[in-house]
Amino acid sequence: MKKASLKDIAKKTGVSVTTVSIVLNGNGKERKISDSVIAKVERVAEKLYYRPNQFAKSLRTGKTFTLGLIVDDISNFFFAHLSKIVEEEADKFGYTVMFCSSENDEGKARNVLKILLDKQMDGYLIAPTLSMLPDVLQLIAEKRPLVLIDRFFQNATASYVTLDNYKGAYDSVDYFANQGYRNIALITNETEQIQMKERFEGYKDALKKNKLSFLPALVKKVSFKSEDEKIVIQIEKFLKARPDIDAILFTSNNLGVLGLESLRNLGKKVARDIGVICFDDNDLFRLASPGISVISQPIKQIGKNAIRILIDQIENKDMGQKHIVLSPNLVIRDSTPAKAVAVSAL
Amino acid sequence: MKKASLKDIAKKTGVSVTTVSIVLNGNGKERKISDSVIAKVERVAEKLYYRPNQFAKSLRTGKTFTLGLIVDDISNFFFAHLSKIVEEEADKFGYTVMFCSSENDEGKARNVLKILLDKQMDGYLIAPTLSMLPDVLQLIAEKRPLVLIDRFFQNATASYVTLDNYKGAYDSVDYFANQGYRNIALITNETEQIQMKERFEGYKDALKKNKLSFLPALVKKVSFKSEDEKIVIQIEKFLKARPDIDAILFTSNNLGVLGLESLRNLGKKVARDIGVICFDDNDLFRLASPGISVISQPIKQIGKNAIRILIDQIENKDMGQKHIVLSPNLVIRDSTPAKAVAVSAL
DNA sequence: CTGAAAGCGCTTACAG
DNA sequence: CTGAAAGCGCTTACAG
Repeated sequence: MKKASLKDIAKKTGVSVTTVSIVLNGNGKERKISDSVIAKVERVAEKLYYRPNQFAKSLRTGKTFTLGLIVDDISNFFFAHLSKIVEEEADKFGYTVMFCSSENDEGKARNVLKILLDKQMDGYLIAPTLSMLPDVLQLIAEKRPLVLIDRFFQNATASYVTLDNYKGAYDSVDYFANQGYRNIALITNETEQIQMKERFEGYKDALKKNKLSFLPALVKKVSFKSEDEKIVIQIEKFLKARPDIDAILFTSNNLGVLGLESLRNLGKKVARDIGVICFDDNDLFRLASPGISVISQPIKQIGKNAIRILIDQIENKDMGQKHIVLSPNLVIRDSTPAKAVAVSAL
Repeated sequence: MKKASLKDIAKKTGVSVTTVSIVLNGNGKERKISDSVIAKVERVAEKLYYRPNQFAKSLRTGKTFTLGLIVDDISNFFFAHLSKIVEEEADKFGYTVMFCSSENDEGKARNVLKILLDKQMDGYLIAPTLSMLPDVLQLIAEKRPLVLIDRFFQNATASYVTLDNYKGAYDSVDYFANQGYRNIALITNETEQIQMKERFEGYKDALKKNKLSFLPALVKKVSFKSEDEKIVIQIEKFLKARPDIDAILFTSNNLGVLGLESLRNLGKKVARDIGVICFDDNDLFRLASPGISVISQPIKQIGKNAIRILIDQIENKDMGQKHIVLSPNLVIRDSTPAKAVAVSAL
């Protein structure tokens, strides 16, 4: 039982392929095809389980109704949830989405983009690695529908949807300072990605505002490439070298999870020995005891906005640059208690 | 700058489209095209940034080099990680994969499969919901490459890769019993899915082996459809009704996470007040204190095996049924300490 | 060693 | 109200 084609239906109904095509695309009324023909074509199409061949359709029309999404790692909590929202939102407009992981790896990222390009996505949603700048510029030059998410390039004129990363870090450090913490460390990734730079700036500015001095020795930059076990060890070493650290801001979910492992290995108790705030919420942070305070991202808003802008580009040719910067939400749990004031002279 | 086609290259090089096609598919040598022509065609193709149009190719050949993966929920820890492995493995064979979530919803599941069918995947990897049985039977009838994962249908002759779910549950309950637990509860989903039924059987048989009686009142079945908050409340009610429960086996990751929330709300401390084992590992269980003992699935093995079998079906037409049942791994952490023996008569 | 031609399944301007 | 025909970009049996 081969798949039925327009030709099959045409033969069975005695009308032309043209007419069948018009009817099945719902343009029968408009093109004044007689009701009897419309009815007959529809009946036969149903009986033959007709489903249009998408390749033929795409080859002819150039449209695929498929969006490409490139993230660092689909198994990461933040991106996994974002992907789900994106899928849901895209579906509302009749689009499906292809997910790809760049693994923060130059080769992989460009390869994955090439594949999507070959499959001719109608639009692209990308959390770009730094190495993708040339590709992103090319996409823009070719006027392809594109929205960057989670981060952007300052010298690329693309629409994007991101968190106010500066504010997220600033608020966290400010909160730490108000709670009485004095030696606030930053554990971040060794990357020039814009969102990490902004978090770094927010960290520094909040220190300054609270009259705490910025010490490079309290900042640990971990390489993206390292394996998880190595990162845990790196963080342990860092913390051992500076036992005066009384609070840590982790700039990513993954770093936070590994950092908790380091703290456990060192026998340091969160809250009692050290304050912790982490970027991005997850189950662990929510349910750990003590619960971990986090800067949570409005994942739903990010996904919804990104899809809306992208669809607007695709369907309404609205290529105007849109920059959406969403507010982070500092969720206070148990990992950031007020510090007892040190009473020096009793 | 339009995309270059074979025709463009043919025109520029002065040879026929046929020859260009042969050369660019790497069959030049074999078809004895002269070296000079091969060189010229390749040079021009590169200069024009030639990339073949996949629709035209697929329309002609019927192949897409794309696999469809349908899971419950891509943002779930187990499936997110499985998806990543699947993507990696598929890539080794030159295939990309389209991910879809069924949301354990009848309508969504069938809709998503229809979309994949329309896009003509070369093969299907499915964690099927019960409602998908007819669709799965249809896929089999049409002899489409298909591997079921995580669960299967007893009356569908499909290849599958799953965990030995019976053993996972059996080992857990047996371990509980050996540690001195006596009132072991099962918290599971209200579903007839085979993997849940097997876990239920393993639970019952291990009770019997340890001469503990099976009490329906110690089993809580939660509806798939419930929202997370409602599940938390349901579990709380269940635990309050049976304060004698001293251990719980959760049959899924999600249930376990919500169950921990219920326990926390009730003020029950894991390990001290109640033993806990959960199906599927995740960051929370690994890093919580106390750490949660789990039955971990060999995610890598599942993904690798599934892809291997699927590719074998696609490329070697090996449609023989393969059933791979992988061994679970009981990882003991701190949530299952030995119970002090009650000394009744001192 | 190379090419003309058919055809995959669809859409669409054009004609009547 | 309906249809013949071109064409999207490719592959492939066939011919020479």
